[in-house]
Amino acid sequence: MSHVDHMNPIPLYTQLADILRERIKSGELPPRSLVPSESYLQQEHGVSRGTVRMAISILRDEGLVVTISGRGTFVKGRDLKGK
Amino acid sequence: MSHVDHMNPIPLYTQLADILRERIKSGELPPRSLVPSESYLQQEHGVSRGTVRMAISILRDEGLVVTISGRGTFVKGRDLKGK
DNA sequence: GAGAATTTGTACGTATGTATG
DNA sequence: ACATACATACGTACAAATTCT
Repeated sequence: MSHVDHMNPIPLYTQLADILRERIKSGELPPRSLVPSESYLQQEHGVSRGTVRMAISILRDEGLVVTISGRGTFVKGRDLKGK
Repeated sequence: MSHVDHMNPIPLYTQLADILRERIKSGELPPRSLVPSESYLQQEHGVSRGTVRMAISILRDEGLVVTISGRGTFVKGRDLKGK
């Protein structure tokens, strides 16, 4: 699953969170790396910004990423010691 | 329509794009001329910068203007040969 | 060349409204 | 009523490019 599927009954933000989580777990998005911007993900998946933000907030709640206002969202890793 | 109208149900960025397009078509903003800065338009119309940028991006998509980072947005004309 | 000011570029934070299931 | 999803529109902050002093 590399892109969200509008025909899939699973909520788009859930699908997108799953996709991003997989990219992190697989190492495609390594610790300390910058997660694609909301604007980029919005265009890449053809969803609204609100949907992208909901997906990212799920990962944030899971402690997988950290978001810095005006900078972006970064992948957290054990070598980041929770930071 | 010289200023955007917050009571008008038409989106502010659409209204502003319409106004600027008219200024270009009428010759008030001739080819090669500098379109007022985002900051100026923002104050002139009482809208946010993001709204101004959305309006200008419409004109850019229509090929009416060209934006140069750090310089400004310029009106395109036939004598500019698409540049 | 240095430094300030201007202007556009990027990115996130928040609020509200609309529509649908 | 609630969840999902999109659109509009405000704001903040900083970076990058250019221009001016």
